[in-house]
Amino acid sequence: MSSPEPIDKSDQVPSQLDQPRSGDKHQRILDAAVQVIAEHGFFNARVSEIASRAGVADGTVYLYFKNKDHILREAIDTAFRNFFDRAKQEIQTVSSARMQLELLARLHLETLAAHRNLAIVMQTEVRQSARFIAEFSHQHLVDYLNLVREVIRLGQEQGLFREDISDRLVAHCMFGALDEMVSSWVFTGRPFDPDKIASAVMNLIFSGIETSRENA
Amino acid sequence: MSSPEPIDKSDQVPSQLDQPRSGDKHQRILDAAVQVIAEHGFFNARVSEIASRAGVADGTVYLYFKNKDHILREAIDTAFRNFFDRAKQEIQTVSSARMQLELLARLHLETLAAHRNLAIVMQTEVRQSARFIAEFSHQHLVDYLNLVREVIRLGQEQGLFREDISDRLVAHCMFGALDEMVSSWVFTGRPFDPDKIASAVMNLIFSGIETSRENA
Amino acid sequence: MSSPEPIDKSDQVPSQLDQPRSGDKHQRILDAAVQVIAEHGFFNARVSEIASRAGVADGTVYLYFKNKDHILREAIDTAFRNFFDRAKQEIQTVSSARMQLELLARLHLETLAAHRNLAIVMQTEVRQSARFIAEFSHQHLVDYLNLVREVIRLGQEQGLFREDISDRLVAHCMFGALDEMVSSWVFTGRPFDPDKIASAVMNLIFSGIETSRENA
Amino acid sequence: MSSPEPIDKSDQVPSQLDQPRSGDKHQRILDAAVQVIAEHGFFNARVSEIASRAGVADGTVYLYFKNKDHILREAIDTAFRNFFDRAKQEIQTVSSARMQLELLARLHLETLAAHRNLAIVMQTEVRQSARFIAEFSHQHLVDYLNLVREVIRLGQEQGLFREDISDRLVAHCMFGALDEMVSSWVFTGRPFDPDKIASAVMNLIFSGIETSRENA
DNA sequence: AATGAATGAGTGTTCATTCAT
DNA sequence: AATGAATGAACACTCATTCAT
Repeated sequence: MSSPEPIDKSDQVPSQLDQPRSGDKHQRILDAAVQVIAEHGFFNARVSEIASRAGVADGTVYLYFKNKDHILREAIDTAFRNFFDRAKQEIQTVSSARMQLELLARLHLETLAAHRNLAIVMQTEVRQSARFIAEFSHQHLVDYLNLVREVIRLGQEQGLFREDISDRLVAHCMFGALDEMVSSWVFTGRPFDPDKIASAVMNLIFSGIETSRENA
Repeated sequence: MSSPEPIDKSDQVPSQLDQPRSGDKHQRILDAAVQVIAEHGFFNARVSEIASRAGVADGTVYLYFKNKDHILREAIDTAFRNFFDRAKQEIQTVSSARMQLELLARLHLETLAAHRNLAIVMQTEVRQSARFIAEFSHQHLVDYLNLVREVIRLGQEQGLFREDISDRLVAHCMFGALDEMVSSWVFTGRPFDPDKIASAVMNLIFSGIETSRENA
Repeated sequence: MSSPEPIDKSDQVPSQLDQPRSGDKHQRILDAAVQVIAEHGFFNARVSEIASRAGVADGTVYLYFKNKDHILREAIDTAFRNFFDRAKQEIQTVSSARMQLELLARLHLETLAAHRNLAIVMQTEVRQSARFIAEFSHQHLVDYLNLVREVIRLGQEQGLFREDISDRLVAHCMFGALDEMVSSWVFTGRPFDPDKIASAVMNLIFSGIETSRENA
Repeated sequence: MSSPEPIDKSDQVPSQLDQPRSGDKHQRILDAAVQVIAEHGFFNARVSEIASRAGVADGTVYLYFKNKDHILREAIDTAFRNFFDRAKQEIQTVSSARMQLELLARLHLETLAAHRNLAIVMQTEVRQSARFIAEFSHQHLVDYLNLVREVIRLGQEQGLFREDISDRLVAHCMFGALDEMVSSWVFTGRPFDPDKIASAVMNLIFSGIETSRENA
C-alpha cells in the first residue's frame, strides 16, 4: 500500500526529469529557495542567502529566474505538477472510488511528509497574499480538487457514496481535513505517520462520527 | 438558528465593548489595517496607507501600536477572542454535543462571512511565516480545537459519537473542512451561505459519505 | 582661599537670582536639560525626557524656550555668566596678577567640579558642531580669555611675567591646560580635587618644567 | 625640522598605505565623511550627502561601513593611528627628552594644520557624546598621553625636567595647551603656523612665564 | 498657564536587481 | 555563462513642535 519507490528525505523540490537545465544550478537554486523560504518566510527570505546556499553568485539567480517571485512560483509549480502527475497515474491502478480516494489521501500526506521544508512553504506561503502567489497556485488547487471530485462522482455512480452530498463539498472537506493534518504537523513538529493518518481521516470521511445512521 | 444579533457588514475587526480606547482612533487604525492587509498582504501593506485610511497621521499609529507587527497581532487577537468568547457562551445554550458542534460550525462560518477582509487576513496572514505571527496565533487555534475536542468527548460520553475515533482527529478534520470552505470562498469570491454550508459540512462529519455503514 | 560658601552638590545650572520666572518651571527645565544632555548628548536628548524629568508637560517646554537648541544655549549662557561675573568680582580681592590667575584657575575648576553634569555638557556639547552652539558659546570663551589676558598683561606690567611671551598664547595655554584637566576628570571619573589641581597647573604655567633657567 | 614629506593640502583622512581596499571607494567615502561632518557635525551629516560627495550611491556606503557611526570611528581611528605611528618613529630620531617633546608638539600641530576638516572633526566630534564615540577614541588619547608621559619621565631621568611635577600633569597640560591652540585656529580661522606655535607653547611649558625662578 | 494628543517631515538602512567584466 | 560590486528606490519609525482644550 505504501509508496513502493524509495522516498528521499532531503528537503528538495522533487526534481524534474524533463529539463536538466544548465548543470543543475536551476535545481540547486530551487532547492535552496525552498529551504530558505521555509526558514524565514518568503518576504524575509533574502535572494543573496538563496544564492549562497545554492553555491552561486547573486546575479546567477537572475539567469535562471525572472525575479524572486518566480523562484517561489516555479518551486510550487514543480511540486504540484509532480504530485499531480503521480496522483493521476496511481489512481489508475485501482478501480474502486473508495480505494482511489484513500490512495490520493495517502499520496497527499506522504509527499509532504517526505519534504518538510516544502510542506512548510506550501502551508504558509501558498496561502499568503491573496493577490500574489495565490492567484496562480489556486489553479493547481482547482485541478487537484477537480480530480477528487471526479473520483467522488465515480463513487456515486458506483453506488458507494451518497448522492445527496455535493462532490464539491466532499472534495473540499477531504482536502481541508488533510491539509489541516499537515498544518498541524508543520506547526507542532509532532511525529507524523502519513499512512496511518490518511487512513484515519478517510475513515471519518467515509463513515462519519455518529454511532449509527439512526441517530442522525 | 441564525445569529440573533445584527451583524454589521462592515469589514471591521469586531469592536471590543470593554476598552473604548482613546476616542476611536485605536479602532479606526485596526479596521484600516485589516482592510489594507487584506488587500495587499501584510508585507506589502504600508503603514502610511493604513494611517491615511484611518484618517490619522503616520506617527499617530505609533501612539496606539508598538509597531506594524503589533497592529496585526492585535487585530487577530481581538477577532479570535471575540469569536471564542461568544462560542463558549453559545454552546451553553444547547445540551446535545451534536447541536453544540453544529452551533460552533455555524458561528465559525458566520463570523468570517460577516467580515470578509478579516476572513482574508485570517486565511492568509495567520498561516504565514511560522516564525512571526503564527507562533502566537497558533495558541488561539489550540484553544479553539480544545473546545471542539471537549464537545466531541462529551458526544462520545453521550453515546452519540463513535469511541474509536480520536477527538483530536475529529476536531482537526472539522476545523480543516470549515477552514477550507472559508478559503474557497475567500479565494473565489463565490456567494457564500454560512448556515447552509455549516450544515452540509457537519452532515458529512456526522454521517460520512458512504451509502451505508455496511459498506465500510 | 577655597570657596567660602557651601557648594551645592546638585547638578543644576546655577540658578539666576535675577528673574525668578514663573514658579521656577524655567529653572527646573534648565536643570533637567543639563542632566539629560549630560547623559545622552544633545542630539540624543529627548525633549520629552527633559520635560518629564522637569515635571512638566512636553508642550510647556515651549512656553519657556523657543526650541530645543535654545534650552542648551540658555543653560550654557547662564552658567558662563554666573562664572564670569563671579570671576570678575573675585579677582578684585587680590592685587597680584599671579594670585589673580591662581584664583581664576581655582574658580574654573571648582565651578565645574561642583556641577559634574554641567561640566560634561561644557566639555562635550559646547565644542560640538562648529556651526551650531559653538558660534555663540565661542563669545563667552573669548570674554573669558580676554579677562585672563588682561591679568597677564597686568603681570607683565608688574614685572612678574616675561614680556617675551604673548598674553594671548599664555591665556590659551592656561585655559587649555585647565580645560584638559576637567576633560580628563569628566571622561575618567577619577577623583578630582579642584584646588590642588589648580595649584599644580598654575605652578607649571608659572615656572615651567625645566630644572633650571640655564638649561633652556 | 619641518615635515620632510609633501603634505597634501586636501582635507582627506591621511590615506593608509597598507590596505588600498576595493578601488578607492573606501577612502573616498572616508574623505567625504570627514568633509561633511566637519561642515555639519556628525548628527547633521546626512549619509546621502556623504555618498553623493564620494560619488557613490547611498547603498554603497554600507558595503564599506557597517553604519554611519563606523564611518566616523574609522576616520578617527585611521587618523590617530597614522599620527601615533609617525610620532613614535620620529621621536626615535632624537635623544633629548626636550627635543622629543618639541617634536611631538610640532607633529601634533602640523598634522592637524594640514587637514583642517579632520582637525574640525577631531576638535568637535571626538569630544562629543561621552557615551558614543568618546569611549573608543578615549583610548587613542590615553595612548598618546602615555607616550608623552614616557618622554617626560625620560627627561626627569636625564635631569632635564623637575622631579616634583607629575608626568601625568605635565602631559595633560601640554596636550591641553596644544589642543586649545588647534581649537582656537579651528573656531576662528585665523592663520596658523604650526611650527612657530609649537615652539611657543613648548617654550612656555619648559620655562614658565615668570620672570625668574626666585619670584616663584 | 498648562496640557499632551496629534502631527508629518525627515533619514538611516536594506535588498532586489542590474551590468560591466 | 557567471560574477559580485554597485545601485537607488522604498519604508518603518522617531520626535521636535503645535494647538485645541
